[in-house]
Amino acid sequence: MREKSQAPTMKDVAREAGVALGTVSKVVNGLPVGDAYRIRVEEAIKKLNYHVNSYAQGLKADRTYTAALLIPNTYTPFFADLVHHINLALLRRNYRMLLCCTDFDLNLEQEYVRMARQNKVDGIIGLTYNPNLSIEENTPFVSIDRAIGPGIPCVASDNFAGGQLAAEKLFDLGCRHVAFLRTGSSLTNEPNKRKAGFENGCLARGLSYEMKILNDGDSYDEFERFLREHITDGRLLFDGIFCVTDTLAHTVIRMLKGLRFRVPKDVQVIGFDGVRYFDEYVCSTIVQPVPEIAQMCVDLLLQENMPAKPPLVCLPVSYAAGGTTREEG
Amino acid sequence: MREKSQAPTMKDVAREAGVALGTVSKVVNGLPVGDAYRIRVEEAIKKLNYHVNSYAQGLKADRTYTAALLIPNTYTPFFADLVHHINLALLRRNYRMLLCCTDFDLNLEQEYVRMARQNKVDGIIGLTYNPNLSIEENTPFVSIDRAIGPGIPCVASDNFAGGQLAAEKLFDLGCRHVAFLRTGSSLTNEPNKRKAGFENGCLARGLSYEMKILNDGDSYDEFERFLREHITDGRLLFDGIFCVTDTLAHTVIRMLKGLRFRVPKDVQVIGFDGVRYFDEYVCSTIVQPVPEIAQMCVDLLLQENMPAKPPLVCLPVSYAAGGTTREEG
DNA sequence: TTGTATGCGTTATCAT
DNA sequence: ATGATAACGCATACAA
Repeated sequence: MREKSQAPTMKDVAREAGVALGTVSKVVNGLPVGDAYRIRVEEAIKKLNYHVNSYAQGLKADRTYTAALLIPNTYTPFFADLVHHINLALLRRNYRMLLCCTDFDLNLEQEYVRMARQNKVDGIIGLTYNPNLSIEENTPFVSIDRAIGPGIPCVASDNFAGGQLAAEKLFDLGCRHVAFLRTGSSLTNEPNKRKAGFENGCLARGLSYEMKILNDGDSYDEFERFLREHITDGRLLFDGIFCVTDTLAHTVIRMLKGLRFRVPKDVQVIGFDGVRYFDEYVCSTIVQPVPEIAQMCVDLLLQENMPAKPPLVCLPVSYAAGGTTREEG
Repeated sequence: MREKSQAPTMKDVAREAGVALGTVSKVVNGLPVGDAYRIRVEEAIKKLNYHVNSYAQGLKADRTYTAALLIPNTYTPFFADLVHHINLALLRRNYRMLLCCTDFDLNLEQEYVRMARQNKVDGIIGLTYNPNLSIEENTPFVSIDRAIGPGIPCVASDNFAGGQLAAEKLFDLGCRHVAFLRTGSSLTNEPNKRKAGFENGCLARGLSYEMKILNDGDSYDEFERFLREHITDGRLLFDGIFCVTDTLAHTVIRMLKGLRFRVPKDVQVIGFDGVRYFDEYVCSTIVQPVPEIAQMCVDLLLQENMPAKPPLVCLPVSYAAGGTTREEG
């Protein structure tokens, strides 16, 4: 591979089998060929250990059977799950995956879009944060969690319903005064709807709530201050807390324990994402349907003649108890 | 990209700029060209939004600037870290990464090797389990954690030294009778040296130890039985346990708590890998140098004229306290 | 049914 | 320094 191409080509196979080039091509592509010829060709292929050069194929067909996945990293559990399931979904369609970790670098995101196009991938699936990401016409693109522009479908969990579900669960579990804590990108994206859904769910049940929303630069200490401000006579005013992500929930639970409150006895906590460590949920949580998101992204990307791609697809979330709420039994 | 190639080619650029094809190629590749021409070509490229077709490039150069990574999955933390750092290391050399998740499927591993070769990647980095994995000549391959064969370098942590380090730490932390617990592939691979290193470290210090090694099919319950067998008068005979991975350590710690032993007060536990959740180590552990492993794999893979590739490279591990040992202070 | 010839987009070797 | 042309490996329209 490194040196002057010593890999056998169709020409070599043809010579070995004593047939014409086109015949070999047909055998390789499963087109009808006389049995006698076919066998000789197949033997020659085995003997020479021939493999088609998919770059020549791609050059010819203008199709590469490769898709690029743009994602911040692979070690955040939610991202890792996405990578895995998108990889599997692509594999089911006989597609290969070019992985592009962006590390939340906006320029790198753009650079990868350029690279991906230059590398002639058949399409791109991206979970990106660059508000000005420029995607050229006729580059099939499916976005995760963020509406990017007209003609580019966005796939996400039903974040609004997830927020509602969190409110419903906390209410049903007996909470009467709850809090919503949020941090993360202030960019307009789907996960932001968790807040709206939660408010909606609280209002529908007459469940009183307060919110603490951090801005981009703020320290997590702000949350601890917020909690301290809501302690009266050693008691926390909240009996339930909904955190915008499991990661935040994890941090908040530590804070609560540091303040000598017991979870879930004194205060119940629900997170969002469905992060699992060692096969267990790290907290009670709203679970994102990652396998379904992955499958939907791939289907939308590779859909051949879909006249009108849906601009936004929201997939149903579910609730999972994870030890930070007081379920029966 | 889907339809009859409407992307501009060098020919289009040449026509637009009123120069010859070869001149455009030179501009694109940074070869010397008269300034007047260069500017006209650059403007034409901008205007047409031209991108080189790297498949045509690959066809010509027999080089694709793409490497394949074979790994069981992306959600196991150690693998996720590897994927991320290998991706970054490849990027630094301007290489793209084709990710291939094998799910521990031996046939799939072999299939991916074939696909990778067919896809004309410049090389493969693989963490594989197929003992008979067949890698064709002149396919650059670097293996992680397992010696595959002559001419194929293997990169791993210094697992032996890691085992020694675990013994040393337990001893220094006051342990006087310890246990080693192991499960996982019975395949000959580098991580198996953890056991030998640990024994060596214990013997060197006169630290008495016992071992419990599970076979491939055995249930984790065997470990619990082993622990129960070593309880006398309600006291555990071990004051230190070294687990072959952090995942196993996590399970064992749960067992110990279930048996009403306190970690680290009654018994200290050290794992292996350096798995972090929410930025914290899940237990005291021997940390694998993942960024260095990643960099080494890439360096070895892309090393141009390395006459003798080293058969085995072991990189230094380190110890990190993670709350399951009794450090000072 | 099988063989031949052309072109995909690029690079490199030539003349000019 | 620049322009024409062949070749990379494959698929396919067309001729045999």
